[in-house]
Amino acid sequence: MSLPPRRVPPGDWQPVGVHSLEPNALTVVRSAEHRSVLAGPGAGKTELLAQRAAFLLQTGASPAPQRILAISFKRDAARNLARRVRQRCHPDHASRFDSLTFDAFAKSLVDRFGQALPNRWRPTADYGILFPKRAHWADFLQRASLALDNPFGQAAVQGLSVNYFERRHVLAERLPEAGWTSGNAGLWAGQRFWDEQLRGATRSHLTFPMLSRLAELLVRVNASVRNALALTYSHVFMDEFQDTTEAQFDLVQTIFLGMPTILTAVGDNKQQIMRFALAMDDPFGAFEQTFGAQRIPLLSNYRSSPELVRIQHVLAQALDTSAAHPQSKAAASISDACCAIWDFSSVNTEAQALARYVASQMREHQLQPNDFVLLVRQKAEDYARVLAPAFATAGIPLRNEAAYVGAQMLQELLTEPLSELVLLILRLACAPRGGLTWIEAQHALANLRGIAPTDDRARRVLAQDLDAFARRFIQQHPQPPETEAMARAVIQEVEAFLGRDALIAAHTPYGQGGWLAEVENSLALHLQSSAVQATDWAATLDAYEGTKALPLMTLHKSKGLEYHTVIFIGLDDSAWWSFVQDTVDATAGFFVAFTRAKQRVIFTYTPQRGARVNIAPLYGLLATAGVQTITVA
DNA sequence: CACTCAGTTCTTTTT
DNA sequence: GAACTGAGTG
Repeated sequence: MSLPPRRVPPGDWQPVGVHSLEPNALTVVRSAEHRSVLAGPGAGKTELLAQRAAFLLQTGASPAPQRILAISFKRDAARNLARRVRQRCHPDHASRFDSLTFDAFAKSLVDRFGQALPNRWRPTADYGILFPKRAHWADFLQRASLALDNPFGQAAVQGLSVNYFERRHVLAERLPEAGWTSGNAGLWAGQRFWDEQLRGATRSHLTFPMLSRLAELLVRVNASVRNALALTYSHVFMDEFQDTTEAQFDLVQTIFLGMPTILTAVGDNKQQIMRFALAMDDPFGAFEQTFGAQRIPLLSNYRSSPELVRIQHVLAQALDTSAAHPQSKAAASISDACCAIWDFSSVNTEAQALARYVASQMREHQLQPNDFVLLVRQKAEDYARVLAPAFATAGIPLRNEAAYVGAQMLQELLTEPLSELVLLILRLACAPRGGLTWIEAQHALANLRGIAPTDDRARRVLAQDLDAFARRFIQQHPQPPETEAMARAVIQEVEAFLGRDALIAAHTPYGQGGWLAEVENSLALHLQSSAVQATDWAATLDAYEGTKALPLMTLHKSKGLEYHTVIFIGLDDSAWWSFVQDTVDATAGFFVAFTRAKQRVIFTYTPQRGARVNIAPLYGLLATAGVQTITVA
């Protein structure tokens, strides 16, 4: 395999490792201006960003030692993008691509420069991360209202809304360098909260949104930090931009507004389902206005069949009347209706009929269980209890991605760095060398050991190490672990090889509290329970990853994923209780669920779970699109 | 102890 | 809309 090129003239540059890009995507890839990219479902926005990185690095538009900063919301999105750039670019280029989550970026600024903050805002160097629950806010407001130095009286502070205190009084605006002057109870309580979190204990305790605010203040008052960042990063990508919060956008503005750095924001306003997590109302509009960015829509859908795209557009228009009609670039592979509503008389007949249906579709179209997904809006466990036995009878293992293993949710455990590393090494132990596993394992280990991509000698030694360990491991453990103790021993052994210190150094949260132990515990539990259903290592690892099981998850967890067939269970008022309160958010959720499908979407309904009066508008949209309701006996 | 009632949670990311 | 919690009451 030859390495990707080091230098290409802009005119000769071609997309890497992909057949073609639509004209608008190519415009964005080559753009030298701020761009706001509206990319609907299946438009290939991760691929667009990976191609743009390749273009900028390979043509010298981002020349060494300048770098590209890619900011995502979720860890796995950040990792996926980094992986794609690694696959498409020379190692020298890929190493100048920083793919981080927003929170990691803000935290890195506070960690590096936080001690340069003004006194009243400076956290202790050993600050901890706070994940507040509702009770934390209620408790604080109660205490603050009773404080002797409360100048506004108990009633005024108690009158502040527990639900809105954080967004209105803690994070609402940029931090004033000299602190807030207590003009009213809200300002006073907000400042008091900050003071308590910064100085109320021997070390500070801060939330991630607070870190965003602190990072913004610190670049605002330190021109040298700001200049260093703006000079380091020639280009910045912002992924899933529809979920951006005010605090995050302010940070981006303070660093990059008026600087030569070129920004690219990519996302889909119709998929904004995180408003309750403080996302901005119209982040694209704000970005276009403040940065003078030009909006450009992507017009292709590489995921869904033409008929599904047609229905999607009906839903899209309900969310954004100006939404462009995307063109499907995926062929239909089924001949019957691609969308239907199935009415059942009870949850049991529903479960049995769906299990039989999935089994027959798997045979008819040569599909795997994980080509299907069962989506629910909430409380996945309640649905799993009824559905799992019926699917088991049909020979299809069901897997609730939101179920807990130990203290962790299954879906989260699988994206934990430790889980990924252990799995990679175990896969390597029972697979031939070469291939993607081998490349990824080498990369991960090189990262852990701090070996530069250019250090060929160290890389050869590492490859030999890895190979030797894998061979020895499979000799000593020809069978997967039967007991939890054995699973623990296996994990300890892999961890010893990786190097516990290196692991903690590369993933700092593992050094704090008992988190590493918690992850190890969940890992052991899940590895052991995966081994129970399997006869050999390969099957154990498949069970661990769930590659042979039918996933069941909430629609929120399905964001960014795709399946041949989506089965949405329970299109009724009780699951969609929030529809009346926030119709836009709920409709966006409905859109997200629908657009996960490549070929088919089935909605199910049973009066057992609730009426369908409040969500009649959703049924109305489907009816407008010509979707039929079928009563299943 | 059993009851009522009011309030809350449902959906979630992040080192 | 349903299921739960916690405070207060008989």
